[in-house]
Amino acid sequence: MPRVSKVQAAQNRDTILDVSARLFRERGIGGVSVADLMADAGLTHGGFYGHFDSKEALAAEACARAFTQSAERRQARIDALPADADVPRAYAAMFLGEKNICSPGDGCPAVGLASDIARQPADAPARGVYAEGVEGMLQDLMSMAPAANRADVLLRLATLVGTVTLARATVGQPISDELLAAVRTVLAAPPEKSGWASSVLPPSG
Amino acid sequence: MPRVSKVQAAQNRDTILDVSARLFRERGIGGVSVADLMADAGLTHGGFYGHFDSKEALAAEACARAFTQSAERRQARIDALPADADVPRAYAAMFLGEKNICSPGDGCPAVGLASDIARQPADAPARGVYAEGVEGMLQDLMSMAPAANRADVLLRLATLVGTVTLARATVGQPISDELLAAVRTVLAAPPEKSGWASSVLPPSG
DNA sequence: TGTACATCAGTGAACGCGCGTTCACTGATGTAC
DNA sequence: TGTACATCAGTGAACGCGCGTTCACTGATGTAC
Repeated sequence: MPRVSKVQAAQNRDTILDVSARLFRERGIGGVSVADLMADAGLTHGGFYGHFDSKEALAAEACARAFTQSAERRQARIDALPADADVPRAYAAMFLGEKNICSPGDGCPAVGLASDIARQPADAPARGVYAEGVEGMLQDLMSMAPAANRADVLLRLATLVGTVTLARATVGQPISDELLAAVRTVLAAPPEKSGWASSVLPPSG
Repeated sequence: MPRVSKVQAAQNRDTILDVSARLFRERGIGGVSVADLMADAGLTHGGFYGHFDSKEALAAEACARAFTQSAERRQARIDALPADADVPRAYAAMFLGEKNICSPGDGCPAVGLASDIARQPADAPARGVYAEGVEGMLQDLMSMAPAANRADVLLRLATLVGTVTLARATVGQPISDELLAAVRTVLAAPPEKSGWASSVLPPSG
């Protein structure tokens, strides 16, 4: 079993990053042990330090991975929209959708990692990675509506992040759905205007 | 040293709650040990279970305490505003102020506890406490502007929470101040309109 | 009011456990001939 | 192409440590007389 090929070893490292990017968003960095994530990657804990210097170093790389994957997924979904779609509103509908609320591991890393990053030491490498990730989201949002100014897009991003943050923390309570409905009305595409959005939104949306 | 008076014991319990409400917001529930918070309260860890059934039970009570203290402080600050102040905008200025960004332990519990609550087990008692706290904030915000409808206030609350969440996670990076400035422009009182707001806002505001 | 004693808030050692990290070992990989 | 061997990715036991929680103990509190 030991001494895997170089290709396989690189794939294993990649899998550890994918697993970490998901589990850190789900449970927080402190909520996942090295043994946990190695087991999820199909490995044992001892091999971890052959791939990463420390859990902290992994956290920074996993943060970058989460933003990269999230951006790729966002772009793929936007590419799949009809040509006449209102892209910023369709994106908001996706962001406020049930999947992003109920599956933080696959959801927006700016939301899922925010508190972990805010509580990192001032010199933690993950901090810069997170800020770059948010800046990247902002650039993407601005490219969706070239006429919008940066301040408006910052405001929109903050609203989306705050809504999902609160909706997750109150999930199962009436105020969670109420909040989502209120923000969808303002920022998201109405279902009848976008077939894609209505397929993502829950019926009660 | 042991066998303190009943009054002192009640004060000790109260201190443990105050300390926990602060430290849980600062470092997260998992980031504070029972020994840590007892030491901060001037006690040793062994006495903890004379006051609380478990750390989980404390978390629920400390969450309630955080929201209560935050609401009292909010009310006191609003009472101190001039009679002709635009209360919702002055409140937003306070919420987006340097203190709430840089001192999470004294800051909004809806922001500081959101991820810890979202990651609690589904049946954790702190969940309901948190949702009630957010509902209480919402009621307060609505009473500031009786004409506003609930959906608008939900949107405003989400924007404030998202802004502080992102500003804390990117603190020290340009995007943090940029985001705060953008949202202040839309939601907060301009400094020249409210002397109180300008005293809270940092000069670069 | 004063005395004797039961109560119990707080102490600190100890419990089992899981953490991040290290390391001797294994055996397939990959290379030198 | 085939063989011999050095490399090194992954294993699993072990490290010191701090966690949440328990408990025998202490001695001031608070009460009964």
